[in-house]
Amino acid sequence: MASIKDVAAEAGVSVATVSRVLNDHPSVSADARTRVLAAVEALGYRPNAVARSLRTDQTRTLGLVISDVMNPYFTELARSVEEEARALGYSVIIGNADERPDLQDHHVRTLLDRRIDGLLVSPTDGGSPLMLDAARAGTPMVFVDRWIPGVDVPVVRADGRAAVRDLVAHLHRLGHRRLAIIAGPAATTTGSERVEAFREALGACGIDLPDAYIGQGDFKAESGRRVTEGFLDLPEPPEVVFAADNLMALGALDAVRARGLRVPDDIALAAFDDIPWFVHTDPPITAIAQPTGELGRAAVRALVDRIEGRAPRSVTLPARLVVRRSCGESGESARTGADGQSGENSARNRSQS
Amino acid sequence: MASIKDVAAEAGVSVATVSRVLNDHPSVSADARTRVLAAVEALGYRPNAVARSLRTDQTRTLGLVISDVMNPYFTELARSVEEEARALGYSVIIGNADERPDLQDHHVRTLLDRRIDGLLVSPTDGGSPLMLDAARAGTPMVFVDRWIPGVDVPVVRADGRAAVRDLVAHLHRLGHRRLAIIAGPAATTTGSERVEAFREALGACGIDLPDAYIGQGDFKAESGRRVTEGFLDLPEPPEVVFAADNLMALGALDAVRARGLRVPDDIALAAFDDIPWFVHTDPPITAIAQPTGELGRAAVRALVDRIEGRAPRSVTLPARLVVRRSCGESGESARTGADGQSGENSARNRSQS
DNA sequence: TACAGCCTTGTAATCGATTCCACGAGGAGG
DNA sequence: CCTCCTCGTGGAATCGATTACAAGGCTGTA
Repeated sequence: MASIKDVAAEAGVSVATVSRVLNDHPSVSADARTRVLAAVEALGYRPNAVARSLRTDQTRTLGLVISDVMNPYFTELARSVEEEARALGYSVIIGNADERPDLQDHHVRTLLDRRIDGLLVSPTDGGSPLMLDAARAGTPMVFVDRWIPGVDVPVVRADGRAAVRDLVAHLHRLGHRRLAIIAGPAATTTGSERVEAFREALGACGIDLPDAYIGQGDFKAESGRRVTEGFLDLPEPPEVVFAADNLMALGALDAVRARGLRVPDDIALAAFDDIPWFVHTDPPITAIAQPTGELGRAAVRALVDRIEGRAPRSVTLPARLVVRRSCGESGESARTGADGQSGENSARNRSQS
Repeated sequence: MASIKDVAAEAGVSVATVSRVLNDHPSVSADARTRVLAAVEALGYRPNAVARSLRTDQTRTLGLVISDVMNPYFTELARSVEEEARALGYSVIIGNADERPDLQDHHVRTLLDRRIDGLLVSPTDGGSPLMLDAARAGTPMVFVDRWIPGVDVPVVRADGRAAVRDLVAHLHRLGHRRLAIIAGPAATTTGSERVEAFREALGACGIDLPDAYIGQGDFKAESGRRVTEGFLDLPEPPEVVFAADNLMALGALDAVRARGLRVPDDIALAAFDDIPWFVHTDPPITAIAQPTGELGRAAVRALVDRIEGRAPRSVTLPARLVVRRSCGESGESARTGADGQSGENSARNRSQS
């Protein structure tokens, strides 16, 4: 593959001049510029990004370490991150931690070794020494969706408290009084926060959240199934199961079906994180929708601000309730739109890009 | 960040010796090795992958350019590619072409500039000059899922012909005679092949495929909706709609619902590419399942073979029919397993990793 | 004792870019 | 006509690694 030397030779100038043309530095004569451009064209020359990075100490690459690519929420996040990064002239390397701290560390280490300019993380756990050291050492970093308390890193996330209150009010109005939650790992902020928001909202309605109604999941489908089976085995099973993420909701639906029970007649179901498929399940699932695309874009902007020397801002955007039929009929379903679809998350809008 | 020079100074040896220790070259004394390792530890030194790549001319990175990350089929493919690559000591950079040739070119160019060791592509179109040149110039490359005819590049894909024959036989047995297909872009191999396989299978049952029953989609949900609406407006609408991918099937389902019609009573629906959600839709959707994970792994193995100087092999694996309820009841649903779930693609198995 | 050969080590070239610095040519001003 | 600037250009250092080559020390054998 042709190098800058070949171009210089072909154009009859020095490599310095070629470099200046390529980085459109002002002091190059029109004549030299033309000859260089012609040589570049003739040789099909493309600058070696590796060499350039070594010299300039910047790779124009962002690292994104997410908890689980197979989760549609994170897939969409990854997509919007890549789009915004591309618009700002950066590439993105995605690392899939699969909710495993060791894998998360592997990816962080690899990305750091590659000298990425900045790191976007949705931490799987309370924070490995590796990641904390990197943050302290000054690696530009932004947390997205989940974060680690006590670390001085901007956070871009959705606040679900109001939406959870709306959800609980909705369930209360439908007559439900025994409400259970499938929680995420306590080590993650989203894992514990959602339980707290739920407990608080229940309190406001004068309802208590007994320990038996808090199941411990891990944000994956299988745990949703297991926890739900536990709930159904209780002497007094809950009337509603609220899953702290979409995959666990899927597992819960499986478990309910496997018993031959029906949603919402025998038990109601709701989920955190809305996805296009929830419109098409049987029944369509009531969920709390995050402004996923906007979160991804905001996170990239914050990170690039930090990289390019501007002051990054933490961002919190509101999530909102999308009522469908999985908690029972109520005549109020018109609240959030004609068919219960949200703008940003509908399959319809998604595919028009 | 500490460099190899700092380590050399700290250990009281030359950089050459440090490098030899790090790459466990045989001729290093035990004493020197210990001192170097201690210095590495003390400084928290990590080799700069950028510098190493420049010198060795290999990045230990693979590029993966796929047509649409939001499509669960490709998400799973990406996941398995990353896993196998990691096992073989490579990283993966994913580029999302979003079914747009210009974006595909952008990613290919960026990846080439970064001097990735090899490229895995699921082409969006017939092949841009850029990609063809790269292949001819000797860039290690492997096509996965889709390919470009006439280019000397190994292909890893699933053969759906047999499964399509099974599907058509199944539909025929259920009494359906007017069968339509939502095709993918003709520029993609999967776009045209699936139509051909469908037409051939229909022929074997003595059924004809009129042009009016071939709708032109683009592998995205919106096109599935549009095409299906066209089918429903026909004087004699089809009894079955077969979508050439999962997203278009979703759009078709939307369109049918919007008319107040029901699946499978009013119209039957089947799809190419099975995904975990198809179990949970209303009704569960009959689909042709590809061995996605195995395809991703085989593709990486072929590419790495090529990179490391071994002869890469093309691989074709069979797809298979998974019967559910979207084409009508038939008592034969036990054919493919107790609940119509496939092993590899079920949400249940997915989450156990 | 002398020499061959092995083991260990360091010096320096190299990969492909960017960029500081010096230099020569040419124009403006005194 | 001389000086001073500006402009365009090239030489060479540099980024952080790897690795060819040379050289020194040691052992073993004649």
